[in-house]
Amino acid sequence: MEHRIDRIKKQLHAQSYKLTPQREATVRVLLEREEDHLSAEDVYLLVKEKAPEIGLATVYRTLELLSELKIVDKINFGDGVSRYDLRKEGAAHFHHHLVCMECGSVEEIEDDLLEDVEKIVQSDWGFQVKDHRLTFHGVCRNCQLEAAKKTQTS
Amino acid sequence: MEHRIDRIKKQLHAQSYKLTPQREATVRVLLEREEDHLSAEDVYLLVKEKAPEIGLATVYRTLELLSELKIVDKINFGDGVSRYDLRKEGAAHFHHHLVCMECGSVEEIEDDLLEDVEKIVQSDWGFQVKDHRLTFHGVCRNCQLEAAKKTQTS
DNA sequence: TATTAATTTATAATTATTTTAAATTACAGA
DNA sequence: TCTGTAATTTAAAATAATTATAAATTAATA
Repeated sequence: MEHRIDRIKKQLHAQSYKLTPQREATVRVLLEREEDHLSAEDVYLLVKEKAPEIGLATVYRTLELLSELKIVDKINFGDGVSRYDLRKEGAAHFHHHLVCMECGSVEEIEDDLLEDVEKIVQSDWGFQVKDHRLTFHGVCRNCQLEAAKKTQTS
Repeated sequence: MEHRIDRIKKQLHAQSYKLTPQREATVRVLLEREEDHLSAEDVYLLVKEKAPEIGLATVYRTLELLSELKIVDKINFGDGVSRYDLRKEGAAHFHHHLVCMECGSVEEIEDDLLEDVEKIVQSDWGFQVKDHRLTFHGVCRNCQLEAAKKTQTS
């Protein structure tokens, strides 16, 4: 954890940004909740526990900055809210998501899966791919089991 | 065109929704600008040319409704605006997008491309895929050519 | 430790979208 | 063709998400 904070500190300094306590607290929240997909508001509420004086606007600015530095990825699952997702260290590409239409859960897929597709896009469309966003909407394992149970009992 | 309007009318009636002039005007705009990725505001301005009395809220409601009926797909490219994209007739899945980070242009890909990936997601993650959203961010052919020109002259 | 550019705060403004209640209207059925 | 009714629109206000502003503060270099 401290190691990653340190690296982020260096990334900030490299572009003459400062690591303020507010920014550090925000990064810590993101590291602690790496599995989640927090909205700015979510992050704000969690950061407040560490740094009660922080303002929501600061959280927004920090998340925007971390986004520029490719430390977090901003994503939107179709509700009107942006969510912020920490990029895995050393990951070249953004990971994928499985959004359950029944229960709303979000699962992450680290595997690339798109290598072949990107090659086709490059060669057939002449489009130079820099990043991607891939989200599957469907029914997660749990909800499938639930549905199966209901069918049996009824 | 009239044929598609008729089909949409039937889809509405099947769920006891009405085809009001406002809805028809909205659908016509979407059909005429099928290649584009219009925001609600964009649609509103275009619909106003056909039906000047229409309100923005009505456009939002209509787009929401068409979304539910799977006539349009709602998508978000990362600016804070939802965009509405007419589903091709008979298309099982939502098409993909190539968003140019230089000029902001958006190109569409009709080809499925994800069949294999979806099979893997189903078998390895037990996730039942119903739909997807795939967007590539990168540099379009034009902007690559522009960049190449600049390198030559300088 | 002094300087200065970067940052935060607090507040207000903006933008996107949704809600509400009253007035209107599409359309199934007489 | 007319009518009743549920669905819809309008107009306006409310809400939610995000961004901008100016004054006060502060991190980090020299």
